Amino acid sequence: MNIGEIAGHTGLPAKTIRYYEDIGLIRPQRTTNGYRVFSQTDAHKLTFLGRARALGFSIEACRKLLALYEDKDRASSDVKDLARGHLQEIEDKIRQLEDMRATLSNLVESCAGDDRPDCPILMNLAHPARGTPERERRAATFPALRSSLPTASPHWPPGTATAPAAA
Amino acid sequence: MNIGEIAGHTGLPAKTIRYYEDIGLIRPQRTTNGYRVFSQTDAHKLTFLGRARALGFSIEACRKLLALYEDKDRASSDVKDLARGHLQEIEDKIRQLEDMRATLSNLVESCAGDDRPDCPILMNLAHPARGTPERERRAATFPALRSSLPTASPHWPPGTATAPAAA
DNA sequence: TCTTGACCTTCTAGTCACTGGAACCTTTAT
DNA sequence: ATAAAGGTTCCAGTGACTAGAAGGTCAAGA
Repeated sequence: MNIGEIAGHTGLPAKTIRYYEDIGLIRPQRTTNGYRVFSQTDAHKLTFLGRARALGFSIEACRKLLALYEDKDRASSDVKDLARGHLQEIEDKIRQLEDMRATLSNLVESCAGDDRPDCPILMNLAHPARGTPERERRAATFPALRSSLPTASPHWPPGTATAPAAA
Repeated sequence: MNIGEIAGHTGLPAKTIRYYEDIGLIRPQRTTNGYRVFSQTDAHKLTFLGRARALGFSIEACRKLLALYEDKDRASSDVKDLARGHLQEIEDKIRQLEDMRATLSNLVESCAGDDRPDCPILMNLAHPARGTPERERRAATFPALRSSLPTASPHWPPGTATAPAAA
């Protein structure tokens, strides 16, 4: 199978598949003209990767998962631990987003949205816990925790980004 | 105020504040020795930015918000529209994460987690909608939508990344 | 006066997981 | 012969910072 055909089967863009080879997740053969040839095994691995990525696993987690998948002597507890850790990150992330939603939806509701300049949203941004009616103030939390979920920005809040690999 | 002092007051790292100047969000004065000097107004803007970022607004949204904040002739509807759009993105993102959580927690529960190799998690990754008991299969959805939430990975699913600025 | 240390400055390069595009080569169909 | 549709590599860019190097400045203490 050529890259285009495999891309069709797995739903992954050809560019992504080349990238996965680049970082060593797969090792397709080559024909004499330099084209990649994908075996059934490669196809399975790519499906596996697409699915794991869709569940939010990072590339590094996918690499471990793939190693476990190929290791017929694995312990299922190793897989479960990885998945549980990831589940925890997803749950943290959901909680953080729900906090944002609570605050933001209160603010949106309290804004007239007309052509006058008075705006509780801007008030609140300028002076958290002021410029907003008491009942809404309670919900205006300030999220700070962050997870290392691959789908999360590595950059909020500042000061918590994941460190680059040792130089 | 020097950058260190302002960093202490706003909770933003000095590096981040320099970065915000770099991209034109603030314009502190300079003393003769080249040090930045921050006014009360700068301090307010930085607080505003920190708060807006904590609510998940992207830097570009923050830029618009800040312009609105400074425009005493703004219409509150402009602010509300921005906030509502962002709220929608947060809600989409939450839904997506909840789908992941549902699938993943089913998988985690169905795995024995012992030292044997049999693992429904790996089974499911290899063959979505197989290798998992019927009742769990129903919950194993395959998330595909993505939002442009700044806290979201720009890279899932492949094929949907935000395009770079026109070259 | 000298030194120490805590600040401040700019600059480069790294993070994640791709994506766009250029320049070029190969295969297949017309 | 040619054109279209595939394939190849390589480079640069995305967001929002962050790490670290190399150096300048300032106040305090010996």
